[in-house]
Amino acid sequence: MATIDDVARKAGVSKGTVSSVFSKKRPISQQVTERVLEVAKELGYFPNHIARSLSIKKTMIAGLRIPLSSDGTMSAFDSQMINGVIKECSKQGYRVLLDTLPEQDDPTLFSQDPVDGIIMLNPRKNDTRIGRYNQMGIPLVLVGRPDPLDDSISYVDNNNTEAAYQVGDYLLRSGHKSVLFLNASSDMTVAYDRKNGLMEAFRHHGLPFSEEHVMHYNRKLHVSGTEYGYMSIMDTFEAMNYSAVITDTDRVALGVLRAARELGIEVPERLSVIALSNDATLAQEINPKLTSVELSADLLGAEAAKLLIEKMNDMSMNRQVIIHAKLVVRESCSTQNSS
Amino acid sequence: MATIDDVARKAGVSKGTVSSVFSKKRPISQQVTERVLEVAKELGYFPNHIARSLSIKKTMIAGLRIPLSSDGTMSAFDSQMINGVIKECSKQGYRVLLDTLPEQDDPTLFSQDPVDGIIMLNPRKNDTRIGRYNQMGIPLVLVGRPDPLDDSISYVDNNNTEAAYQVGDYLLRSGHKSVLFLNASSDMTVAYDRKNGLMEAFRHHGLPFSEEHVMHYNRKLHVSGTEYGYMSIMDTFEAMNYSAVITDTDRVALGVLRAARELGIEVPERLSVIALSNDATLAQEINPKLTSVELSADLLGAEAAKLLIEKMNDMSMNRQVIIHAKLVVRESCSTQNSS
DNA sequence: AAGGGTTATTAAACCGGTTTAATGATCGAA
DNA sequence: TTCGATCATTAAACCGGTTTAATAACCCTT
Repeated sequence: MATIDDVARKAGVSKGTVSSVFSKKRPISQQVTERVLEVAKELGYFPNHIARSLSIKKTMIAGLRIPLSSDGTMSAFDSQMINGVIKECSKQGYRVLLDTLPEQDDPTLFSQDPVDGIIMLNPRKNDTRIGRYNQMGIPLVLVGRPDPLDDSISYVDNNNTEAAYQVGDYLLRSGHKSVLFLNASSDMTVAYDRKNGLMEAFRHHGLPFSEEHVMHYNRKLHVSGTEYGYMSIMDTFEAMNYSAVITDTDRVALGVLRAARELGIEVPERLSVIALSNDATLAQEINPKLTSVELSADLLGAEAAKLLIEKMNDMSMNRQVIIHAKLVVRESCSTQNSS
Repeated sequence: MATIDDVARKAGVSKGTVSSVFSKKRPISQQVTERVLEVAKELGYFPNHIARSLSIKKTMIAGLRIPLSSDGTMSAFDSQMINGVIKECSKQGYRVLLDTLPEQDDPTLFSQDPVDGIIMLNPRKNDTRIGRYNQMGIPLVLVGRPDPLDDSISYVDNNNTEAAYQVGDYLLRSGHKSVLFLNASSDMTVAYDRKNGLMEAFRHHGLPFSEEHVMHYNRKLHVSGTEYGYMSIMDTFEAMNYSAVITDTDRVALGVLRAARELGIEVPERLSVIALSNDATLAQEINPKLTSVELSADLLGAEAAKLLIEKMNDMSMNRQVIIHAKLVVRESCSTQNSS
């Protein structure tokens, strides 16, 4: 590859001049510009992004840290989130660096990434990385609230507690007395928040809430979301007494529907299904159309990107954005059940 | 941020020594190593990835160029492909830079990316970028074959022609005489290859092939894949005479199924559906379970990553990988139709 | 005690850009 | 004609690492 020096030499000008021709930060006369561009073309010269980044201390790259499950696949939620991030970043001229490498805890090996800021998914409890990024002066935005809550950190999240309350309220109002909740993995804050919301709804309606009716997704037990839904119904429908199921994702709901078909349970007549949806288009295409809560993962991603870019421009800025998840009633819930 | 100089000064050693402590490329005595690490910790020093990249001329980043549709969303195929790329890259210590920015054709603005190599999706006909990357000496791997074919380029692709032939053969054997093909966008090589495969099957069975029965996805007409499927059936079922539909993706099949439900057409009794699937788990979860061709986008991605890493280590290396797409019979096709 | 062979460390050059401060050229006004 | 102002260009320093060639320190042998 030709360098800026090669161009400068051949065009008979200085490095600085060539630099200015390309960056346009300083006006260069018509003639000189033309000669430089011509030589550059001749030599096949393109500015080196890394050298430039080193100099201006900016890479125009946003880092996106996603913890992948052990089998290396990402969920529909992840995928839509990424989509949102990319969309917003592209719009503002940023590229996105995906990082799924397990974090090295050996600081000797820990090397700063070539990014101007970082969006981090599913922060852990008391996540030490948050402090580390702060110390390094790298702008950070979380997707999913920090635990414990901390409003000196920028983050975006759904109104999980409220959404779960809403779902519970809707089901109980419709006459359901007992509900199976196929919740997310128990180590996630969303799982905790949602359970609280649902409990609150039961309390509000003066009905007893059974912890046993809350399942948690478990990597070791379930090979996939659909399998989680399928197995949970197969295992519990006989033994437990419920007339409605709330599922963690649309995929889980697909598994529930398959189990219902095999057991000859009519949906929604004998079993109502509500999905906490991460795939807006899927819910309306399956039969029966799924009543669901739209989480808008893409919006979460886009907002996270906006927040990050804001923060890159002003480190002192931090903000929290709550994406309103709301119930969309379709066909998978009965409204006059009272089993 | 503290720099290597700060550490060197405070530890009373030279830059080079500090560098060696972190990179471990040269042995440094026990005592010196300890003092340097201690000072580094004290100062909160982490090696600067960009400076390091500039010096060693390697970033350990693979670029992934995906053309996003105008609404900025990616398809399930894209998403799975990315998944595969990430999985393989992570395994080998590479990170992935997603680039969806439209390519600047103004060479003044065109800046080399901070990547060691590039995986490019859906190359265009006579894609000028291929030559450009070659000229810049950047390792390149395509996902989707180059057009025209060129075996001096590394790429991965499905055996599209063959797969389409297989599908056609299966349907014609089953007694179908007329098939609607909801093909991909007409500017894609896959669309071309698949059509050829299908035509070949008709020829082989001595049946007439009607160009009118091949539709192409069109961004301007269809808001989504499902809508494409839905509308195509609604518009043509009465007028055209077909007993089977081949769809570009599972989502398109979902639209077809919805249209069938609304028109009271039984699947598979009166209409058979086969999806060229990009979402393995979805096909088996919907009702009826979709007979489909598994494209294994994740495998394509993983293979592309492998090829790229190979090529980064040896520029002269180039290889082509064909991922075998094969028909999986489930429930959505009748086998004794002859309408 | 001097010479030869290791080994550990350093100073300086280098990677390929940007930017600052200084220089040179050009022009209009006094 | 000369001075000052404006503008284009340049030389050199800088960004934060790696690496090479030279030096210094050490150990062992004769």
